[in-house]
Amino acid sequence: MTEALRLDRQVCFALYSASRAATAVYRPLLEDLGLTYPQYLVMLVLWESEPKGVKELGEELGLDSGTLSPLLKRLEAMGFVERRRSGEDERRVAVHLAPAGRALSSKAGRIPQHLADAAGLSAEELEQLRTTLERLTEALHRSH
Amino acid sequence: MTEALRLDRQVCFALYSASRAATAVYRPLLEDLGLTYPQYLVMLVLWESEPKGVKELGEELGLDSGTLSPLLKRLEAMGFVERRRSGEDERRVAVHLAPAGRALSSKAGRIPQHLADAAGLSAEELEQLRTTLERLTEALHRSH
DNA sequence: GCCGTATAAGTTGTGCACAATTGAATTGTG
DNA sequence: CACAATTCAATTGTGCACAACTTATACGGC
Repeated sequence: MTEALRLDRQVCFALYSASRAATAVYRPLLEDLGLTYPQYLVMLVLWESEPKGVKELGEELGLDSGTLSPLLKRLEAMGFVERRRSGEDERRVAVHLAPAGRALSSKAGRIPQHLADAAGLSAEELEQLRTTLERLTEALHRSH
Repeated sequence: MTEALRLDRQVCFALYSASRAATAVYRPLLEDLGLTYPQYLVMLVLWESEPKGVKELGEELGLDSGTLSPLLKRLEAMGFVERRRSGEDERRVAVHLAPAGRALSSKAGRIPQHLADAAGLSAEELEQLRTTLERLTEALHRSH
């Protein structure tokens, strides 16, 4: 077969594998909080600043309402967020932190360090990896 | 909030975003072949060497039978592979390339180059990214 | 003020991921 | 040989991703 198609040479597969391996490391930690990884991402955004509309959440995470609407419904059912129709624009839904959701933030503090420890890379390598990935993501988005 | 939790600093999110951006670039190309990205990965493995058992496919891709069984059933329904119960060990299912699946390989040849072009990184940077990601994946798997 | 267009969120349907379980076939050990 | 433990694939159930569509609200031009 064509050399280009060899699986072990593909950056794409390396990304896919690394991403799944990283969420697999997070999974048991997040299970303690009662969150999945995408739910955790939403909470991260809200811990930085809230309330946020579904659209703004989607822009920051690269997810659409098809993914976010049911996810937010689950977060609300678990008591971590509240969704309120905006008064001034009835189309918008503002996602607020509920008290239990706010409280979760302190329990989550140690999670990123855990990945850094498990990564087997130096802090500089991790930092360089992150910036390279961000440049890559940017370029891939621009390409279509 | 804790600085460590800032979304924009997290390698994990960078991985997750980059992986989804990469498959998004592949998606329209693979659509021409009638494949999804995970289906394409299975075909890549089979183009290298076939037949393969479900278990071997799973080990190479890091997927379990819960993911692969229905995926292979769809590949078979599309005429790209054939699944045959092994005679000598009735538990095993050998996945063979069907003629249409073999033929697909030539149409797939240009796909990896397309990602490389869209990546906005030099060949050396891509190569270094790939090896860093592989080391990372290895370390993450070892960590639990 | 009306109406076409745009926008926000939700819904539906398909296909992964992954945990947990099941069922059938094989292997190891007494 | 018997039978417990193991292995392999499939199944079930949950939760993303993402495309396509729907519904409701807002806005802009006339």
